[in-house]
Amino acid sequence: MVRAGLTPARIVAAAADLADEVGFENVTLSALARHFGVKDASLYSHVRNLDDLRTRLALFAGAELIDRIAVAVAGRAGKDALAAFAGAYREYALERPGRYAATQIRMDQALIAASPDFRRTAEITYGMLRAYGLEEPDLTDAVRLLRSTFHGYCALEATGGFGAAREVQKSWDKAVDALHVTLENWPRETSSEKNSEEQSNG
Amino acid sequence: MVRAGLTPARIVAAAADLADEVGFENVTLSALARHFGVKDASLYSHVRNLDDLRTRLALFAGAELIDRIAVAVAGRAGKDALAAFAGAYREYALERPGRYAATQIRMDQALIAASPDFRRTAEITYGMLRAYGLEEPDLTDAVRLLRSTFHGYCALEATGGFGAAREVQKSWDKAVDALHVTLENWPRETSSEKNSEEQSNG
DNA sequence: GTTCCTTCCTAGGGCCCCTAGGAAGGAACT
DNA sequence: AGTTCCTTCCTAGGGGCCCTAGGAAGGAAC
Repeated sequence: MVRAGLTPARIVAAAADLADEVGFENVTLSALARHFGVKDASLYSHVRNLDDLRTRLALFAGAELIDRIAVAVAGRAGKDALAAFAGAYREYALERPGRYAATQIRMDQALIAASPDFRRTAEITYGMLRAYGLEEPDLTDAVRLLRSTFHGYCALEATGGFGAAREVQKSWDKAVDALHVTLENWPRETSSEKNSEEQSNG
Repeated sequence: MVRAGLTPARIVAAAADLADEVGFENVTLSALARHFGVKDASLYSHVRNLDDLRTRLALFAGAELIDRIAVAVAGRAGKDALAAFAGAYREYALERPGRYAATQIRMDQALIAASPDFRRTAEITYGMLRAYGLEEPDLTDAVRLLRSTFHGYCALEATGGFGAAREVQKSWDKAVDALHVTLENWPRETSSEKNSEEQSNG
């Protein structure tokens, strides 16, 4: 019996490629087993179950995404950094749709807190906003707005939600422009509105 | 043999409730058949297949959502209308998560073009923006930005994406404020940037 | 060469989607 | 009332997927 040489890492990598091909929700242990020339049951020595695989894939893709973003924003500030962040984000979502979808699953909060990649993501995001001079809780609100807009745009684009003839790239550029303007004219929290519980990541 | 009295409408309604309970992607023909005390195969007289059911559910939920929004924005304009639109949108997503998820599936473009509900949605959305005095292609860009932000926020909230202690409601209110400011200070298209192909829905 | 852990296997159960073909309900017509 | 015919629901069955239990073969350490 010749061994397939499976490892969790190889399985996750294959799952990532498969996800980009057929969509995240269609990634199946059966399909991966076929890909490796192995029976379904064999995968369970390396991965607990489908949910475990998905979580690993999410962490893998999340790390890839923040790596790209980190490279893009390095050495930039203000609007430049914002545009670079946005561009890297959307490019990843477009190039690697299955991986991107993986990054959006619900995940155990403890697992998120423990992940250095999530910490890095928060640091880079908050760092990028430093130029706009916001303070908590506005900072968290701004991060949430950025994440929402970026993710929403990519999600709608991915499902074919933009029907109009207007080029999607141009609308994106304009959205990034608009977000920059928004951050510069941020409607700041008056001290009376402030919330006692603040801070941390978005 | 006593008849169950199935109709496509009853099945879709049950599917909608089930979706809110167990999540859109976990809505299953088997589960619906059990709910009606009927065999799986019986449903296929009323619904072509699972994909067909999902499409019907999407149309059903989309109509519900735009109804709510229409009521909310009626008689309002400007920031008032924006806030009402946003509130109705998010409330639907929170109250009816399965139905809301259904509205986000990829759908046949021809089906969308033929649907009066989609037309209505476009009319109400563009109508709401009238107060900001934008023209194409800025109008389409603005609609896309709004949709992205609203959807992205609801999607992130639904998957537990907001980890910080900051209240999600307050961040939402602030996001709506920020969008209002953005629309008022929209970075308008110079005529040289304009795109020949414009218009229609977002 | 033996021991022992790991990797992969066979076997099998459960849930799901879907099709083919048949029987019963029930409306419309004679 | 009886017949006709469409619709609704059924049984039977195939295929795909997830997952578990238990066993056999690879291969490293002794």
